[in-house]
Amino acid sequence: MSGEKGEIYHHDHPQHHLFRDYNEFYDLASLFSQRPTAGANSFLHDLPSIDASFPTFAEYFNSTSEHDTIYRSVDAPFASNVKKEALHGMDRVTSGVISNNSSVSRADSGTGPTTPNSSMSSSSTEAAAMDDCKIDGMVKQEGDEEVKQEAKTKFEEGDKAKKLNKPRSKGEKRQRQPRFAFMTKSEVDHLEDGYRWRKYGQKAVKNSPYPRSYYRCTTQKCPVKKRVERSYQDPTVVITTYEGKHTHQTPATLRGSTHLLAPAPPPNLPLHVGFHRDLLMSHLVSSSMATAPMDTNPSYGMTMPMSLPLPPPAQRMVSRSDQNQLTDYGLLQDIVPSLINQP
DNA sequence: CGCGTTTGACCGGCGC
DNA sequence: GCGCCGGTCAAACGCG
Repeated sequence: MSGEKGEIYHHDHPQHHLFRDYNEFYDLASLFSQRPTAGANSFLHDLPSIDASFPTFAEYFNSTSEHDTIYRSVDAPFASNVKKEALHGMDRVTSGVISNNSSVSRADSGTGPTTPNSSMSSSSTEAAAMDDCKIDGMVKQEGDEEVKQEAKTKFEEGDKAKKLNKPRSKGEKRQRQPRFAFMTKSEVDHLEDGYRWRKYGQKAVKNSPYPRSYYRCTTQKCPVKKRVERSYQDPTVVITTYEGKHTHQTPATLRGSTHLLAPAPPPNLPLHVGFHRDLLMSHLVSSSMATAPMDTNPSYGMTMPMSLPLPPPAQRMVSRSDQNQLTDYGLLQDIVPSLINQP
């Protein structure tokens, strides 16, 4: 992998235990206001340094106001509060690390992918960045040096700079959209998320029998891309990585599929809104799935985000009222139609 | 015919 | 400089 250094996090809980614990860890209440409990059911249970110094999500969000700070927060909570060495040797990814680039300085716009599928588990975001999820079960974080340099530069469309015949100026590194990856226990590789994607590449993954597919949003001028690969360690797990932010509403929404998908928020919603929506999405769906037998839906399973998305500079705590605000935007319906529309 | 997929070639970054 | 590797391009192809 070029230009990307990684922090490696493993977890050797049995898989189902892992997912269940993840859901509990991301209890909706604790998601925004409480510290993750290190109780018997927390997947962080046996991780050291989970104590009062472990920031709440609110603290985590509020701690970021500029690139450098964000960068520090990139390592938090998992990378700084959890002793990394204790995470090595685990054979399953339970926590991602976020990295970010200069995109945090751009004007936020777009909506996160949503799911019209009532039972799918796919969550998404464009708000955070995480680099490669190595197929050998490691989560890699973009190198600090690269990231910091990127943070110093003005946001530009990263891929444009890489265009053929459009070489970047000297010293200019490729800009990356914020990324967010999550793992989904699923039989299908390409999870339906409400957007239309065009596959533009497929590459064999080193040390893995499963290829990695590259998709681009088919909407014109929408820069969002996503990568889909299957974990070779657990072929039932699909690792999906979103990059960028949608500049449009979901086609499903535009088609008026209100029975499946509530109206999507305006595409110019702040980044953190989409972020929370996505995080909620992954959480709520996971929670809902946690209460339902896996085999009730063979295609889609549980989802766990592999990274905590980064808030924008003006990130603030999402309180209950904020959640209501999200609801006002139809976000909750948008992200969890399976919950909203369930009989 | 339009749209999406496949697939080999190519590019650029990085490590040695 | 060279090779490896991730990522992207684009022509060919398939499908409805």
